[in-house]
Amino acid sequence: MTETTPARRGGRQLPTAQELRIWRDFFETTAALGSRLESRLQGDSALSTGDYTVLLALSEAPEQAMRSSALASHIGWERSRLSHHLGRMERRGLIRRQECATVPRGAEVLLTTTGAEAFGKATFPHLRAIRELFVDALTPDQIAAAGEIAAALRARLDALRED
Amino acid sequence: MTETTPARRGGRQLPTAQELRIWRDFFETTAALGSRLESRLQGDSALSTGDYTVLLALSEAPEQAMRSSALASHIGWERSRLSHHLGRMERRGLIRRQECATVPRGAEVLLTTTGAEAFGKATFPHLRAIRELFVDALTPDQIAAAGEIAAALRARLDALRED
DNA sequence: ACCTACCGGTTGACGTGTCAATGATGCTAA
DNA sequence: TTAGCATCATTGACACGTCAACCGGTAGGT
Repeated sequence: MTETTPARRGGRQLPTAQELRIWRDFFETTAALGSRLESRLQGDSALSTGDYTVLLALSEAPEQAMRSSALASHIGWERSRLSHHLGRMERRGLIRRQECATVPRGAEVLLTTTGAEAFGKATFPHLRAIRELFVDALTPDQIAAAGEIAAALRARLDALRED
Repeated sequence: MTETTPARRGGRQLPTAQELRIWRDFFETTAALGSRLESRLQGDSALSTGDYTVLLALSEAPEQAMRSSALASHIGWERSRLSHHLGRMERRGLIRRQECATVPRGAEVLLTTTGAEAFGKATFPHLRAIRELFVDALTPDQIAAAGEIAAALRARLDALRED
């Protein structure tokens, strides 16, 4: 592990004003970008990014179906969150739930034709929005840098995981 | 306006698989970082980042007070959001609201001693967490790159503003 | 004076997220 | 066998955000 010690650079414990400013810019901008994409998706397709995430996973699953638990870990959600979200999606007819034949107490989540159709209509505009708001905003070097930054931050989060 | 045309690089409208992968990494990681900071703050001080934002603004205001509307635009929140949040903070004794003497229909938001104290206790651990999870995770070059990426994304968001 | 239009702020409805508690079911060890 | 115990999923309570409607007051135009 080539891990940077927390006490490097003279043992300062707090960020400098400059570092803090960059952090705030970075954080607020990525958050704003996320909500802009969210509202674009909402406007184009009446789906939330949560809906989209679920529908994407189901679309790619064999039989367009998945066990609830597998779905949760596939998209990295807590089961409780998924359960609430599936309830809302089921009310809107985007998915269906049924008892799982193989696993006791297991619930199978099925993509309905309504859901598949909604997902199909949403995909192209959503990808185009990602291109317009992210890819086209950055130079190729910056995109690569973004990838490296994400990897470094992720490594740090994993290293300091608090379970 | 030195604006990149959306149709550059051969007029592709959709991101490549590579670009999309980076986007997802980038987005999910920054989101995860945000929620980690949120839960650290919550654990250290029983404040949410929303609470912290409001308390920070009030702490820095003359008289530790601000008109609701000015506060909203200072921290970039919608007024409705602020109103709901102030209601919750008032219930917990972190702030007080009173009629504004100068502006008719204006509401003055005041920092209580409870609020000031909570903010004081929260600040150091919060800044330390930002350092641990963001600053220390990146090289100085990467921090600079993060700043440039944020600026570029922000410029794009502003250029395509949809009001 | 009156009608309208805006302005500052609040409210209600609803989607979303977390946490902790609850059912329901199978596995395992005394 | 039965007393735990883990697993799969749901539920309820609550915090947070957005949207649209609302309310009370001031300002302009006729």
